[in-house]
Amino acid sequence: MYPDSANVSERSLKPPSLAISTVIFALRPSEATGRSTLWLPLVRRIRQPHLGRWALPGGPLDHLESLQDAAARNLLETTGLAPRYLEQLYAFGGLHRSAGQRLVSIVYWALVQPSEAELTRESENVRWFRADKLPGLAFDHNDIVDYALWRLRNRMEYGSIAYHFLGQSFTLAQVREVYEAVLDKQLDPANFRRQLRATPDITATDEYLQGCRHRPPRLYRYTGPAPQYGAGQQNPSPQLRRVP
Amino acid sequence: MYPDSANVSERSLKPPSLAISTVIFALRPSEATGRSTLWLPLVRRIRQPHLGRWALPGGPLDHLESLQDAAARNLLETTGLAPRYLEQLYAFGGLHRSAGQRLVSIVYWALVQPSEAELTRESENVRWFRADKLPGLAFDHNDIVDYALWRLRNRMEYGSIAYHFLGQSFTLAQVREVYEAVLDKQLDPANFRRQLRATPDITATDEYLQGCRHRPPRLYRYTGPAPQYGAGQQNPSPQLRRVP
DNA sequence: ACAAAAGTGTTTTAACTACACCCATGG
DNA sequence: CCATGGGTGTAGTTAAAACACTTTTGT
Repeated sequence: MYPDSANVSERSLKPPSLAISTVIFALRPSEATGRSTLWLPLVRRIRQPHLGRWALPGGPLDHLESLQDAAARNLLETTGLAPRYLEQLYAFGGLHRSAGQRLVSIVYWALVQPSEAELTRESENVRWFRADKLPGLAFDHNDIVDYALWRLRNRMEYGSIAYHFLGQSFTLAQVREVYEAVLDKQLDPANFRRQLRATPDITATDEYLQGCRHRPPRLYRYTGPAPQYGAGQQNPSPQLRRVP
Repeated sequence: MYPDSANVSERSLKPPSLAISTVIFALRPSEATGRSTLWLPLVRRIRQPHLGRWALPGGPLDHLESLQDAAARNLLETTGLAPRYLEQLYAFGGLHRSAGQRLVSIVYWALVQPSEAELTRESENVRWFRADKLPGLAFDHNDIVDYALWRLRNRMEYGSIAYHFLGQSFTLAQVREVYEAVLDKQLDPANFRRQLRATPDITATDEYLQGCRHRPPRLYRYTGPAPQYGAGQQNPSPQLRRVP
């Protein structure tokens, strides 16, 4: 890496170094209440700067691959995760993000479902944290997570995104649980169910979830457009009218 | 873990070069019909690659400034424009965007009002084009403009963004004209007016626009939050409910 | 007076909210 | 048979769409 720059002019001449990082979200039951809450995996830094602090998984962009591929590869290498939902979040390029070297980070965000999250290679240096109880992270990563959370909640309101937290088939109550966890508010089960049934992307199967101590709920599948790797950038699907 | 880079091409070893570009939108009357349509300024490339082709204004990120400042400075230098609305659009990093050198572009988009657009220093190498009648641009800039257009229309539907095309005070019919130009569809004047009057960000003045050959319309002002340079990233203001 | 756009009112239709109620299963 | 969550029905409220109508200016 580059050493600390001796003066300003020298620093401005060097090209900024370019890194890719990813915010990964998953839902896990809270230890205390058991209700679903947002969690994300962090990795401990094993070099300077910020050695020993927790940080978003990421690394330099130095391979022959697209930005999205770089995010996916790095994620797999550092955490063992291979999220099916991965999208660009924002490019952070403030001047004082990193002491010493000018650093531009292109940040992605991912949603993983429980079966994917289980594959995390946890260790001394890789751990899941509750999104609302993060320690002080390296660089400006706390700000980045806050922004990702804001975007997640925002997207929840008009995008078909909640299903990426769930497996292939799910009950409508599970979808509601996702909404309630992310938006942090209660929703009317009856009305929520009607709204979901009205969206064409949710199709009912003829299977039912057995083994619960009440009436077995029907299972559904998400059959809408799924973001694919390398498909360029995808964003909220237009489905609104409210104009101004 | 990392692949042996000895047998990888030399290109992968060089850090990708980092550039900032901007898509600037303004409304201008169409020459034929006189109705407002979307236009954007382009600059002709004066070096290889793509020498002589039209391209988005931009340049390398090689100064001590934030990404947003870099976009603003470059815009001013190349076109003379200083947009009051400037926001990050997307980071494009595909492998084959530029022949020869790996290139990552962080693209901003801007909206300018007529008084700002007049300050453009047009020349042989700087010209405004209708957004729906662009020539073949350098690099992947046609794709980038298409994406910016898609985002603009999308944002129009739930963000307070239309006012940035207009001056400090405006009539409700002018706002409607913006919507009709961007969304390319007719809107009911009566209902549109009611909706605008219902949004708290639009406040009525006690002035009227004189000199038209009909009843003088009242002037309004946008008093909502205006995006500022250097305020980090700003995005659509949450104002919806429709949940799934 | 007339054209033309500003601005208002009214009816219809669709969507969301709140809440009462029935259904199916495990214990 | 009862507790629990799945699932349905329905009345009340709110917002948007469609369109007829009145108002105020310039010519």
